[in-house]
Amino acid sequence: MSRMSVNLVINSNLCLRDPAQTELGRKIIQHSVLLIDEMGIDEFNFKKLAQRIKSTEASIYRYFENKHHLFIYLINWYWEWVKFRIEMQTMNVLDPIRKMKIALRIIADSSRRNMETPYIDEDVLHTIVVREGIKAYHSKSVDEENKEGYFLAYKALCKVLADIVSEINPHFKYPKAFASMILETANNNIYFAQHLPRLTDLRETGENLTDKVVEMLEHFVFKMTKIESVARPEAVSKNGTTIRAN
Amino acid sequence: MSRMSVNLVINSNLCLRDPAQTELGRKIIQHSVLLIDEMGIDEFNFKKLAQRIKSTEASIYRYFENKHHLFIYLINWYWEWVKFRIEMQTMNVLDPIRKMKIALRIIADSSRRNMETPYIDEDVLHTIVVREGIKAYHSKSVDEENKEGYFLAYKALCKVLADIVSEINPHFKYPKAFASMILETANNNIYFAQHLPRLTDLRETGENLTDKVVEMLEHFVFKMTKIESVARPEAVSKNGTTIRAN
DNA sequence: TTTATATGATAGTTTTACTATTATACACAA
DNA sequence: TTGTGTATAATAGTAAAACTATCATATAAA
Repeated sequence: MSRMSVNLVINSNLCLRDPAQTELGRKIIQHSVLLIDEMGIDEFNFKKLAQRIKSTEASIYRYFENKHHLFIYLINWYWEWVKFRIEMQTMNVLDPIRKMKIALRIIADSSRRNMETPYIDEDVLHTIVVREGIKAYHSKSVDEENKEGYFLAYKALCKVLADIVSEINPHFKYPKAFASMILETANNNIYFAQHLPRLTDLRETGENLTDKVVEMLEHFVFKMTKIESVARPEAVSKNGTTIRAN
Repeated sequence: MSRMSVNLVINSNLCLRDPAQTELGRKIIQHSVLLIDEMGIDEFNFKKLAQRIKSTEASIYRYFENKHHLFIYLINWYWEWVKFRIEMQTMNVLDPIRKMKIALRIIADSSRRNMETPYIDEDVLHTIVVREGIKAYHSKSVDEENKEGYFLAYKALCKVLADIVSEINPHFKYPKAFASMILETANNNIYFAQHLPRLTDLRETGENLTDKVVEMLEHFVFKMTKIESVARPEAVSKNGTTIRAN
């Protein structure tokens, strides 16, 4: 089995120099993921990163203006990766319900399968996104950062999901809001199950948490778009709307 | 018309001294809300706050250990306030659907009505919660902070909502996840409409954004719990589940 | 060989996030 | 009235964070 290596293209405004192109750049990405996972983005800084990779603060500043940019870079990379996987795995799938199920599993699950970027531990990055990813686009400076295109990956992924929603039910009124809600809900419920269990019904015990999250998301999506998860063909019309009395 | 002044009780672990009890304390709360709104929580610090209220950093440190605690205090205050209003306004309401509609409006809307805490501008605080409230409980240190009871208000509010969901449909499988989802979705869509419009279908133009958010949330809730927003009595059974063909 | 580029080593500045000390003002109690 | 306690102000200081600047060195490309 050959190992495919994919290089995701990240908004070049986010870095001063492309980290994927150099040894030091890749080390910065690799170890910032590990360090941020260990200590959280608030405690993390370039001095600690420099020590870890045996380089200097000044060298890291040649790649990223500041830690916030590095952080957004990583979050962007994550969403690009999710979008890439969804697009790859749904490429030849016609049934929008099947597509949605594939997408939901990818959104809730970070376990590496078909692709490999050798210097990024996608599972660890997923942990960071679940815990702190939200911070990337919740700040006073959203508007300027949005103008720079810092959130394109997330917005593009949201569109991919929203389009599937509309395919399932073309009459559904809020495909984009629903798509962003699903993305947030997936991460939130993983986080809540692990840290704030009163905010969710899912528990970390026993079987895989990912499976439970996917099950719940499917339930939400198919109930909302009026299609039962376990479809009863005679009660569901072709375009996915439920046939009801009267 | 008499003016009622309510003093919400906030977890005393969050402050070193109760700010509601003193002139300086109230000034700290009042102006931290205004300053955080102006510059965002990242730019905000005790030095700037001290300058604004013509006091000193050291004096502010006698009330709050650090700005993170002050921030969580404010967020807690906000959720206590929302919970208080929901409980007041649904106190004598029996119909869970009516209760839910009242709760949703309160969740999406910050305009002051029945109560007044003279030193807190609830509308400005709402802006902060919409933009950055999420940061209060997304960090590496959630577990310790949760142990200290820093998130009790949010969790209690979530329970209030989840209970209404269960009243509407006792068979609904995920009342808590759904409640937290609604809370997050309300704030997110206000924020998205204002800053990241591709993540929502709602627009800030024309009529009140709050109305649109409430309409959408009602749509989500009643579709999910199988009750139409504009109820057709003959198609809806007493416990709120939709009667369907077969 | 020259030149450009990347990194490292070192040192420095400014701002943030605190801590400590002393002074003052005011409330209340004896 | 004096004394005591408490809150705040004024001032000063420290440690770390968040950068910036300079120069030396290694390596690769022209």
